[in-house]
Amino acid sequence: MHSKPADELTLTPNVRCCTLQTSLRLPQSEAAGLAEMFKAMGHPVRVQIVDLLSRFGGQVCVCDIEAHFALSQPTISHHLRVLRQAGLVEAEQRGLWVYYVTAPEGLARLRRYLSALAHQDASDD
Amino acid sequence: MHSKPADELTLTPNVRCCTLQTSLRLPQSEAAGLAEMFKAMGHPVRVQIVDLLSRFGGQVCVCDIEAHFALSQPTISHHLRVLRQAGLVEAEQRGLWVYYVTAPEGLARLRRYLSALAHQDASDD
DNA sequence: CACCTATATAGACGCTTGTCAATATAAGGT
DNA sequence: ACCTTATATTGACAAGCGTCTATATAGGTG
Repeated sequence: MHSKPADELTLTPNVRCCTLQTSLRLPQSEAAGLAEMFKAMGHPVRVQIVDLLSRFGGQVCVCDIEAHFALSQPTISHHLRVLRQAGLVEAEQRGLWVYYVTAPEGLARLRRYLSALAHQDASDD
Repeated sequence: MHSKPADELTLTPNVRCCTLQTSLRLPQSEAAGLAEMFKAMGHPVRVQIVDLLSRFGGQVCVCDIEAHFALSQPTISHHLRVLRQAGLVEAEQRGLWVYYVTAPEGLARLRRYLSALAHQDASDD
């Protein structure tokens, strides 16, 4: 955000930058919401958890998840909370156990956003 | 990862948990790679930057980006580096300026992964 | 060459995150 | 009622992140 309206100033370089005349398209709140979801996916253990849940939705209790990682039970619980608060997974208690499932709408929101990005410049898969 | 093979132990509860017999599907390196990309998108400013680039690919120099945020130039530079290192954007120098573009393959990788997740449990958009 | 401009890097500093051990909570069994 | 088991919460601590100011680098101009 340097020189822009320098028309009478002959000191300006012959080519000008900062010519893009536009504003941000995403409302700040939406950028923040998307960022929170992306951030929740921003840890290898949480990626694996979501992957596991999406394969065995509804059949996975916390101790099943614990069994896959060399991490303490509170740490797993913490990662599950991050995912829950981001709206990416949901919990359901059955008896003594808590079963986790992916939250379809949360993941779909990420997916839709990335697709919208893709259909905007010239890159498709 | 508590009681599991307790068959002779009559102390076990009548219903058992941890019955899921499977292992992680994603290689650790892939989970790490995906997590790095997700993490890079895990900040509102970086979401907005990627959004901007995907709309005006190739025409956006750093000072154009700076103009949209109330952040110092080094901070923008830092966010751009995070995105670059995650493989989500690329930089091209033209004269004195550096123009940024989204990295189609990076974004496509995220998109494909989320789609793969979706086609695995019963949730489509 | 000397100077200017655009971007990147380095260093500092407060805030957040990931992890664990210890403890609390809540559901079930006896 | 009491004990046991599964999960969540708390508190602590090291490591990482986001931001700034100050400085370096690299390309362009006169």
